[in-house]
This record gives sequence, structure tokens and C-alpha cells, in this order.
Amino acid sequence: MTRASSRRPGPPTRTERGIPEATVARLPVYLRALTALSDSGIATASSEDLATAAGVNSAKLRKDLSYLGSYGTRGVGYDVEYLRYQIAREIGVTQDWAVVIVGIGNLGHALANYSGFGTRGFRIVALLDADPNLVGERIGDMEVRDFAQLEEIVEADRVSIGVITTPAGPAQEVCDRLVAAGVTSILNFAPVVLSVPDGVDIRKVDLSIELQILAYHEQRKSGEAALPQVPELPAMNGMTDLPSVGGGVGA
Amino acid sequence: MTRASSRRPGPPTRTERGIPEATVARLPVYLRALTALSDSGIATASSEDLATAAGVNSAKLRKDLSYLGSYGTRGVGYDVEYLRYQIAREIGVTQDWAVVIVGIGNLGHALANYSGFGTRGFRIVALLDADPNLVGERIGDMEVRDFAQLEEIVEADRVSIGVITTPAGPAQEVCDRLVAAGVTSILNFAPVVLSVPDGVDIRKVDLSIELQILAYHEQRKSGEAALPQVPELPAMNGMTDLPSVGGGVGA
DNA sequence: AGGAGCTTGTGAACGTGAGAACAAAATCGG
DNA sequence: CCGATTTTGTTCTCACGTTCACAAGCTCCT
Ligand SMILES: NC(=O)c1ccc[n+]([C@@H]2O[C@H](COP(=O)([O-])OP(=O)(O)OC[C@H]3O[C@@H](n4cnc5c(N)ncnc54)[C@H](O)[C@@H]3O)[C@@H](O)[C@H]2O)c1
Ligand SMILES: NC(=O)c1ccc[n+]([C@@H]2O[C@H](COP(=O)([O-])OP(=O)(O)OC[C@H]3O[C@@H](n4cnc5c(N)ncnc54)[C@H](O)[C@@H]3O)[C@@H](O)[C@H]2O)c1
Repeated sequence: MTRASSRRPGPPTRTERGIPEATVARLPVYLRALTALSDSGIATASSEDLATAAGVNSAKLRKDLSYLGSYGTRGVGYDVEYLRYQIAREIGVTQDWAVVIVGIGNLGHALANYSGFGTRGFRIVALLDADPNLVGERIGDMEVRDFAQLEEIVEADRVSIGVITTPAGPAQEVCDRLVAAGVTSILNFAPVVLSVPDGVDIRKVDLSIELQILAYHEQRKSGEAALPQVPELPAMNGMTDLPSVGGGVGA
Repeated sequence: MTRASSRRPGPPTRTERGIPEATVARLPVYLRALTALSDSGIATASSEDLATAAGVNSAKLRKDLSYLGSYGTRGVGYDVEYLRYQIAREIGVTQDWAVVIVGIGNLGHALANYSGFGTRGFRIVALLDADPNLVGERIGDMEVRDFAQLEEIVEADRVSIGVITTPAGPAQEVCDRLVAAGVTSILNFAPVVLSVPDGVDIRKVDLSIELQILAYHEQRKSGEAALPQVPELPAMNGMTDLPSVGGGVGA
């Protein structure tokens, strides 16, 4: 995340409305768990119940919730509806956020067809693509529009969140356009590191990275002593007498 | 991650081949950055160059790489090809891992059409779905097969990684089937917390959660003093005289 | 009313991760 | 061959995150 906060080194003054990032990342999980409990007709749940439903331990859950306030009742637990509303309010999804998706290929289509965003605080207001063959295509009740219209859409619909599902190549350029148009939060699916100015938040989703993390642990399981194929050096040349190009990466 | 390791509390004996989880999660990013540098024809890069390309600071990058070994040259930097190979080996993507995708709907189709997995250490060996109308459909050079064939496919192709792109409802059931069939790593896109036995790793990708995290920060930006609409209590009823259902959440 | 029984909220201990800073090693020019 | 320069690998410190453990507070029963 890109988020600088002026925190003086004094005592742990948590009162300044700063919720730890790790907690913020779990609040949506709690919200989902509460919604599920609510749908099951459960009116009250203990921290133990909630923790189980959210896949964390109860001490962590209680500490997380304590940052929001004191919304439980000792000896009883949490009122599901009430807590759900409080978390939704804290996250900021009591109203809908307008979202644009840029790059309506395989992944963009999938996202456009997904019905789950509406119920979770987001409203997709535009599907944008640079390919003239795609512009005009209908997906559900929306139509793919030209990326050139970005600026007017962002302004008209007060869009603050953009999703990038273009190939890696144009992603930075698309990102810059989004930021210039006024978008201040970006969810990036392209496998590149995007750079943005201060004040703009970026999150990435990279499936290859997720799979590679799994592969690492998988290797530890099956390997560890099973596979003797541990190639140490695939010809250690190139370390001596290098042209020493170096410093070729601009920033 | 589900990963228990017997770590005695003695001195920080890092020598036992334990790479910090935070580092493991960044290795794929370094790998990608190195591949990009390599494709640009750059043969050597300093930690500063690499760090910029990977979007981290150079101290962190050097510390991360130091867990793998001493693969750089002081005063020079890192040989791009050599380091790339070492990281790929550490992650375990010098050979391909067989992957099955379960649930070939919107998202499953997008993943099936994605060409990026093959170049990153993964080979999709089967697309599975329970819907008879989908079975037999061709996607690229693959054909959707019946989920009932899971066990034989896992065994025949030595599949250790499964991807779940079914709706939330059947996800736990699908997960159980995958585990029973011998899959020990799962990437889950369904918005539910899956429970798996020890020894099985789970990672999740949840777009709604990502967007909600962005929304939280977005609210802090625009709000902070701008929006005075801070509803405190939406009728605090339901906390007194509760039927006290409690404990309704199974493990 | 008072005590037993639960469950929350939180202080304190512990562990992990991030970043600054620097000594150690390598190259290069003279 | 030596000293200046560069950049790694590592140490140290601080910040952050997790978990334990328990007092405080609530309900219910007698
Ligand atoms: N499809 C997947 O399952 C998958 C998996 C992992 C990562 N990704 C990543 O997600 C991204 C999208 O993948 P995809 O499979 O949908 O790709 P795709 O090629 O199917 O779609 C990309 C779309 O972006 C559009 N586009 C290109 N340049 C543009 C620009 N400058 N402005 C606006 N639109 C532009 C193209 O017209 C195209 O419609 C890629 O970066 C890919 O690496 C995809
Ligand atoms: N599409 C998106 O952009 C998106 C975004 C966020 C999250 N998700 C999540 O990803 C998952 C898939 O989304 P989708 O839009 O592709 O859904 P979808 O309904 O289009 O596809 C789901 C597929 O799973 C299959 N399926 C159902 N039960 C099955 C079973 N027991 N065994 C095997 N296959 C089964 C269905 O036949 C269907 O083809 C959902 O959980 C959704 O919440 C999707």
C-alpha cells in the first residue's frame, strides 16, 4: 500500500483513528462471515463462533474488533446485524463505490459478468477497452465503451476506484491515465509493478505469484529428502568477465 | 498458510532452511523482475536496480536474497540469468507443476484461456466441471471434463495443485474431494473460508476483499472531515432480551 | 441480592518483519 | 601493488503483528 502517516514516536497513541493494516485486511472477511451468519438466521455469535467462521483465532478477532469500538456484550457475544453494520460502516461500504474496469478481455469479461460486487459495496459504472472491435459489445446490462471516454466517465460518476485487466505492456500507461483522470485507488491484475504518486493506493492480484508460493511449499513437502535432483549450478559462467552493463534500470 | 514447523526457541537458527514467509511471497516478484530485465538484454543488475524493478527497497531485497545464499558479487551486482535460475530453483518452478481447475464458469474460462501460466512453471492438465452442458466444450486445446474424473486425473498426472472457481456453495465439498484425491495445494477463488487438514496449503484470491480494502482507505481520503454523514447507531435494538442462539457455528 | 458462569476487551510477552547502517569483498585506475 | 570506489551481506534496532492470560462486566439462577 502507498500510505504515509505522520506517526510521532511517543506513546502508543492508537486513539488517532489508526487501524492496523493487518486488521483492515481482515475486516472484509469478518463482514462476509457475519453476512453468512445473518443469512442463516443467527442473531448472536461469540468471538469464538465468529473466529471459526472467519478462519482466524478468537483472540485476534477480538483485538481486531476492539479497534473499531466496544460493540460486543460480555457474557453474551456480538449481535450479528449490529456488528455487521458497524464493520460495513468502518470499511465504508454502507454506500456503493463507483468502479471502472479497463481491459475487457478474458478477465475483464469475467469480472463484468460477476454479480457479487453489487452486494458488497461496489457498482461497476463502465467497461472500457481500447480495441474498436470490442467497443459497443454488450455484457449483461452494460456496454463496452472506448477508453478515450475515461475522463468524462470518471468525472460524471465520481469514480474513485479503477480495475486494470489489460496486458502488462500498456498497464502503466493505463494506470497513469486513471490517476490523471482522478482515480485514487487501483486494483491491478497485470503482472507488472505499477508506480503511482503518493495518495493513490494500489493493490495487486497476481495468480502466478499465488501459484508460485504454493509451489514453493509443495516442493518442501515432496522434496525435503525425496527428490535428489538438486541442480546446484547450471554452468556458473557469466560471473567472471562480464560486460557489466549495470544500472540499466531507470526509476 | 497451513504450515506447522517444529521450531525450538533457542537462538535464531535460520540455517535450518527456513525462508521467512514474507520473503517467500516476494521471490516470485523478483523472479518476474529478473525475467523482464533478462528480456531487455540486461546481464547484470545491482540490488538497487532490482529493487526498483520489483517495487521494494534495496535493503529488503538484499536481505531476502541472502536467505537463498550468496549469489551476488560485491562491487558488481547480480548476474541476471544466474540469479533468475537460483530463485526459480528455490521456488520450485524449474520444472512444471500440474494443475487442475474446477468450475469452468466465467472465471474458469478466463483462467483456461490464459497463456501466462505455462511460462511461469505451471501446466494446466484438466478443466473440470459438474455441469453436463459444459462437459465436452473445447477451450483452446483443452476440453472440459467431468468432475467425477478428478481422482483418476490427479493420479495419472501427479497433480498436486488445484484451483477452485466454483460458486461458494459447493467450494468446501469440491475442496474435500480435491484433498481426498491427493491434491495438497489449493488456490481458492470462492468467497468462503475453506478448511483443510494439516499438510494441505490453501491460498485465496478474493476480489471483493481487495476492493473493500481499497474502499477503506478511500473513505479515509475523502472523509476525514469532508463527509459529516457518520451514522453512529442504526437503532441499537436486539442487544437486550436475545434468544441467545450462540454456538451455532460448527468447526 | 448474591454468586456462578461466560465472554469480552486489553495489557503484556513474544515473535516476525522492515530499514538503517556499516564492515567485508570485489573491481578499477594509477 | 595500493588506495579509491562500488555494492553486497549482515548486524542491530525498532515497529508491527500475534497470542496468552486475565480482570471487568454481563446474565442467569437460586
Ligand atoms: N486471464 C487470466 O486468467 C489471467 C490470469 C492471470 C493474470 N492475468 C492478467 O490479467 C490481464 C488480462 O488478462 P486477459 O487474459 O484478460 O488478457 P486479454 O488479452 O484477453 O485482454 C486484455 C484486454 O485489454 C485491452 N487493452 C489492451 N491495451 C489497452 C489499453 N491501452 N487500454 C485499454 N484496453 C486495452 C485489450 O483490447 C484486451 O481486450 C493480463 O495482464 C494478464 O497477464 C490474466
Ligand atoms: N467472475 C468473477 O469475476 C469473480 C469475481 C470474484 C469472485 N468470483 C468467485 O469465483 C467463483 C466463480 O465465479 P464465476 O463467475 O466463474 O461463477 P460461475 O457460476 O460462472 O461458474 C461456476 C462454475 O462452477 C461449476 N460448478 C458448480 N458446482 C460445481 C461442483 N460441485 N463441482 C464442479 N463444478 C461445479 C458450475 O457448473 C459453473 O460452471 C465464485 O465463487 C465467485 O464468487 C468470481
